[in-house]
Amino acid sequence: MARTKTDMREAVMTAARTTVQSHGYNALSFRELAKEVGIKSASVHYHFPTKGDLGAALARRYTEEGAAYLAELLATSEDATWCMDKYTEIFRSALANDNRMCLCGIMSAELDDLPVEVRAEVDKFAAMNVGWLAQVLSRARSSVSEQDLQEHAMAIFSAIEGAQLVARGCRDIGIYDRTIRAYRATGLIP
Amino acid sequence: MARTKTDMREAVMTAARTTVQSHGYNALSFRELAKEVGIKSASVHYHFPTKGDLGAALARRYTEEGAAYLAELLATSEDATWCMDKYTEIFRSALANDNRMCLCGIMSAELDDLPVEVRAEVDKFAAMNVGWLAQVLSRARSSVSEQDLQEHAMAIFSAIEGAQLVARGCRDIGIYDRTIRAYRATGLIP
DNA sequence: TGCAATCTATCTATCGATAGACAGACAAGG
DNA sequence: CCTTGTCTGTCTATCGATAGATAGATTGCA
Repeated sequence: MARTKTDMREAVMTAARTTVQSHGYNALSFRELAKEVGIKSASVHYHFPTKGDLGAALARRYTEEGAAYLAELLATSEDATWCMDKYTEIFRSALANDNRMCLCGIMSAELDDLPVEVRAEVDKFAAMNVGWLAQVLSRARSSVSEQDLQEHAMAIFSAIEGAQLVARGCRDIGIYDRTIRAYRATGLIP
Repeated sequence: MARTKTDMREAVMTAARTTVQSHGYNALSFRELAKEVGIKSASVHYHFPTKGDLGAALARRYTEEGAAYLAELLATSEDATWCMDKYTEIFRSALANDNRMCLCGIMSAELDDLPVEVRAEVDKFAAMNVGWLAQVLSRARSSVSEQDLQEHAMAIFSAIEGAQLVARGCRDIGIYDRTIRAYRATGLIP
């Protein structure tokens, strides 16, 4: 066996993730995916019985990796502005990388076509991000209420997702950069 | 003939618009569409030869109607805050109406699968919105440069699209309301 | 009669999913 | 050392559904 089961699962997920970030969940095809990793579509079904299984695994992994990276940021610096810089950079790099989108952002747009198990993972991604942002904000604004903190965090998350969506739509990463700058200028982002 | 050619075109476009706002461009099917308006799919092709034609017509109409409504707002009141209230209300009503999205917002997420003629219309929608927002802003902030105005307008547009996307993903219109409130609190929205 | 609109019927392509065969790895028993 | 049986991963082949699109017949109003 050239590759272990785990290797194959990883290869499939990596290819799938790229496809979803570029074309969405609906564009994800077992046949195309199989071709990319060099096996047949039936074999993909062996690793991920249904498309919903694959989508949910994808989103779960995406959230886990994101959470790990964000935790690292929090542990590295106490500076809220630095953390936010790094955060906006994550979404920027998706655009810079072949005009891709946040996996869960693009999935949110396809919400009604998603199997329930995928939806659940999309929800968790949003909650994870908002939770992290609230932690960062609490360092910069210690006096506000917990509710205001949550709302502000949600506003930042939404604004950044929107900046990515619109910039992607215009195929112009400069729009993302200028929009983030405007968010900073108003104080939405510390 | 129960309906004129124009009537039929309108009926198809209305049904198509609802479908796209709920499920995206990819989910738009000539057969389903035909069933909804009571004709056969071949007849839909008579009115809109290709799917790209239909998509482009949809986006163009969407932009035209939006522009007309926004022009009316500008003519009705000089108050920037009132105009912005009405503006955010547009995006809110899409969510309130069966968790739908802005037609061009959801299409932006599907960008890579769109025929070029549809993309062009999506671009025009963004430009139209940013132009209007810049006009409103210029009433409230007369001293800033034209470039700052454009960037601020783009930031507002992006932030609102994002709020809609995220709230839709969470199936919770309350998230939209709280996020808009937070945008106001920071001064992003006048 | 002639044109406009819709129809029936069909094509090719692709989708997710499944059944069943097969090859190689590996452990157990002789 | 060799054989036997089991398990794993991939394969071929195919299913039913659906997609966009087209050709050509048909209907009905002016």
